[in-house]
Amino acid sequence: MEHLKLDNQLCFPIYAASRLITSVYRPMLEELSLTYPQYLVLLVLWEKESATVKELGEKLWLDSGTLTPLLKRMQEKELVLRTRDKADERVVNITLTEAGKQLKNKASDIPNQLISCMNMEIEQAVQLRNQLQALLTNHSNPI
Amino acid sequence: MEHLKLDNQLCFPIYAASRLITSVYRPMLEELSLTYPQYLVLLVLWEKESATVKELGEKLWLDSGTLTPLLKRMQEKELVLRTRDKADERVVNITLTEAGKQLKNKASDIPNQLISCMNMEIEQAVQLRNQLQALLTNHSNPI
DNA sequence: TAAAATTAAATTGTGTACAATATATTTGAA
DNA sequence: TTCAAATATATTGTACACAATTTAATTTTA
Repeated sequence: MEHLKLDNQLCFPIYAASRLITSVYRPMLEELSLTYPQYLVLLVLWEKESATVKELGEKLWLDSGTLTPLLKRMQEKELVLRTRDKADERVVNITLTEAGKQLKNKASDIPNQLISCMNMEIEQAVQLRNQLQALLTNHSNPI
Repeated sequence: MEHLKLDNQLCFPIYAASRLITSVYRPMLEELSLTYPQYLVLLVLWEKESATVKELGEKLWLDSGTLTPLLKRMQEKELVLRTRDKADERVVNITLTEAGKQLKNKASDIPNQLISCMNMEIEQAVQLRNQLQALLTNHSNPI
């Protein structure tokens, strides 16, 4: 039963680290009136300008049950527009408003702030990221 | 702005890995009618037999706003008892019921199933865990 | 081409997370 | 000793996550 000890688990540190990181982000993102998942949506849109709900879901591994209400809240804050695709009415296109685009400037220092809060060497962070990305691609039960 | 690219982030893989892992646990835990956080509570209690809400919160980094309703659900499922401490009425002691103790046998193979689902070498998993534990202890903004 | 299958979002319901606040109890200092 | 501060838990409110189902539109196929 040694494997059932909390300290021996790999999964608990991942779960704890994930919540730690969003808690470190929270005060920074609060200044932009954003939650961490909303910030992730903006990271995608700052690269792509426009994306469908499906595309956002594939990049962030979130389903419409999570994204639909989240995107509605972002629309209420006038960060994005949600428009049905003319060519395929099933699809909803998410595009940045001017305010949504401008927020990128305000957010530009967040990654550096994060790194310094975590007290991590860059090489260590890169190595950890690579291991996690391996974990994400290797598991035999894709979501 | 290179740091604002999703692929360059450390935090997104941690967030994604955390959700991936709970999604791998979910079908296994569903057979025990448990959620992942409920399973974590049992991991603590299988080691300690009894703990206060505060102790559970310290081990799992969760507050009473999360734990109180979670523990009430576990009590409804008759896995734990919640009893006010006689010596200090502020404290609530959480103890395992017989059913809660017995569940440990049913859960004994879950860690192995998990590892095999993740397609990871043990050494790799240990290294990743150590890096995450370093991250958890090193950050300068403790929760 | 009309019905069946597929697809994309939305909806519903349950269970975390967590900030902020409230309540009740205990401790400690004047 | 008494009242203010501290402590432990509970409550309230907001926002994810995600399974399961529904709705509407498109594509496939008989």
